[in-house]
Amino acid sequence: MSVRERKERERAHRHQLIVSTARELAESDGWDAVTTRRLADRIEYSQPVLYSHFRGKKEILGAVALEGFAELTSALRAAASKGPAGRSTVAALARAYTGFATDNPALYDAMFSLDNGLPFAEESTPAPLQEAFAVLRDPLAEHAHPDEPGLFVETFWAALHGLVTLTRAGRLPAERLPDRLTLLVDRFVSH
Amino acid sequence: MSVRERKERERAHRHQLIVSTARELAESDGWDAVTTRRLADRIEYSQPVLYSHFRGKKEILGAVALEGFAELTSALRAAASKGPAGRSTVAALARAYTGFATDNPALYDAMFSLDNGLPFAEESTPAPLQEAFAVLRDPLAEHAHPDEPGLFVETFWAALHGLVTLTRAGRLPAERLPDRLTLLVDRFVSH
DNA sequence: CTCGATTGTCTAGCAGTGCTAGAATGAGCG
DNA sequence: CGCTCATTCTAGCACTGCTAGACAATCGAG
Repeated sequence: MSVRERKERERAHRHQLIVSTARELAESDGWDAVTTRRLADRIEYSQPVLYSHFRGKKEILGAVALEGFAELTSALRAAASKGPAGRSTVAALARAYTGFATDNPALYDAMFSLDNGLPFAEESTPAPLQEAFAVLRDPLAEHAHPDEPGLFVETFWAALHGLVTLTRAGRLPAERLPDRLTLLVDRFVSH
Repeated sequence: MSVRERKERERAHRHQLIVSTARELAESDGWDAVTTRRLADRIEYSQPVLYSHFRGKKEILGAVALEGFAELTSALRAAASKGPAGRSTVAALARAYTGFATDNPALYDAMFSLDNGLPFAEESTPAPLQEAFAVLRDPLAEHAHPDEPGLFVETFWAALHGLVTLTRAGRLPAERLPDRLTLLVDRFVSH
């Protein structure tokens, strides 16, 4: 039965090719440019092939987003592991988060701004998602009011997300983003 | 020349009808449902009429957004004028802001989440926009580091915006939004 | 009061979108 | 070799934003 295994392998490979191509296309030309036709063209198959791998465009978006959560997790982990939990680590986390967003704008959109169909804040939330949140939570928890670490992290995260989206949309001048980050960390970290 | 005046009046009336109808349609069925055909249908004209009033869909979005900024301004003003500048006023402002967003989700999207073509943070930014920001700024400024009130308000605003968008997208459970608001105000207002 | 010109509005159409039914193709097995 | 069946493609649907050109209504001049 080796032929079936080979087919499955090829199929998995093509699955990944679709996700990667969608991501590249989005990162270079924006998500509006990621149409089923263009995507099919790039992978050198016809549109219906996409639908044999994914229910529709939204599910492709979700697959790309999932990749993003894994990468965000490792980016945050790298920032958090540098030093002891404290002000500098929180600042490093904040910088890592916004850095990730500005380095991968389309990826960030797939994760947080567009409708990717992934369940959040539920028991069925995929592992990479919960992990990313945990990496942000743990170093921050000690600065929170003892019984509400979740609330604290959520609010801090929301502030970061707001800064990211408003900056990228041109609503806030980008030059002073580092200063806003410093201000935010100062407000959230002191006792 | 009364006939021309009448025509201009009718034209202005129809202009407003388009904006109002787009807003209603968006608020009831979401912005995706606001297509040129459906919109034309509702106002009982054909699509090309829309393009004699607006360059395209984006400009209609911008007109709706402008209405929103005026309304947000008066909502914030009402909240700020209730008491003396202080913690309670800041909290009231925050509640007014998120309340406005949850009461008018589609309107809020037109203002801050979708591409409405309006210039932000420039000299050409429309007055209603600058005004809305000013109403948020003034009661907050005294809690800021003396030389950076702008930075302070921008960061606070970004946090509010982040909470609003993540909550509405289902990324954060809505029940505890008031608690997150309290936490945020506490962090930004003390000394 | 009629006739040309100027508005204004509409019909019909373009190129693009996400998605799918059914035809054509190809590879594996007896 | 020929049959079967899964895979892939062609062609098409209903929709999108937007626009050219036909048409009708209104106006000012004679």
